Amino acid sequence: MKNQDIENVILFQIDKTSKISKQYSQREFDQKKLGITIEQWILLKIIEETQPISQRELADKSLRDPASITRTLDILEKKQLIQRKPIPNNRRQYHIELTIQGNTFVKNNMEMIKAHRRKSIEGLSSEEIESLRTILLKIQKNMS
Amino acid sequence: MKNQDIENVILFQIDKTSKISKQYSQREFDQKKLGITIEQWILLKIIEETQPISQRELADKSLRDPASITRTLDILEKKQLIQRKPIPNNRRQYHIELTIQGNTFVKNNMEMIKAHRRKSIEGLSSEEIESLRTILLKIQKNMS
DNA sequence: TAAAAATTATTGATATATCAATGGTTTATT
DNA sequence: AATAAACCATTGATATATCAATAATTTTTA
Repeated sequence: MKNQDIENVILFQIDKTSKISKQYSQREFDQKKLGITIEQWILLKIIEETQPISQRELADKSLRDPASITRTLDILEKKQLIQRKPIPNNRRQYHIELTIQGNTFVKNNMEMIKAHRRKSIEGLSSEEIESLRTILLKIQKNMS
Repeated sequence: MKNQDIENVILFQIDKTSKISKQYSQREFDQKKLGITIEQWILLKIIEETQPISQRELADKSLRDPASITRTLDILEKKQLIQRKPIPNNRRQYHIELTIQGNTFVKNNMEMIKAHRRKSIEGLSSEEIESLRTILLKIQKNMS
């Protein structure tokens, strides 16, 4: 394998790691019949942490396009996990909130998610994890 | 921000880094009017490194679904950057190869890509890069 | 205050991600 | 050799990614 082959590119390895991890979690979601995707879960989690939140903020925090957020929220709304609440004196935005079922759903599955997080860093020292965090932030700055 | 907030999750930061970097490169592609996406570029690069290659191998190396490969190759074929060549005594697979234009295209843009790679690791020591590589591999193993 | 500029969510169009199903083909088993 | 099993590429269906355009609204500027 040559030096400049794509497998040796650090950005490729970063993407690969992300893909593998998402596939792992999605498989677990499917096995447990959660009926949602990873991207949907991430939105639910952000909403839970920040509610009420606007779609624009959701887009920023999840690094996704507002158009994409609109469509995913439509799905989550149909599943009755979130709701768009009108804001008084503001007819341009909505307050996005979890429904009662949405809150329960997040609570019920949080332990599994935490297990995934723990599993991802198994065998890593806290120094390695902190180093990883620092390096990733530097790369993010470089590419911003 | 709470400890278990999603911004503190290392997998979230990995994904964020990947997204930011891809967006950076795509912006450059668009500015330079390359007329292709990052995913298309990655396929072209893998083909260049390995040609001839089958679609199954392409899927494995790029960590993408064979169905997705089929569709992207259709696009690249229309752009006359790749070709599917029949394999003698094998009517199940194709040899995927770059066309002459495809080879030229990759060569012409390789310098820009290398610049992106350099930019991504600006300010990082070689120890940090090697450490990053090692840690990512460990996470990949954990989640496989 | 009126006009201009910026913001927010939505929709359309195209590309990608994934699973399931299909059809054709090759390899393994008996 | 015939059957079964495995494999490969493709297509359909649904979800996501992104840009561009739009409509409605809010904020800024003149």
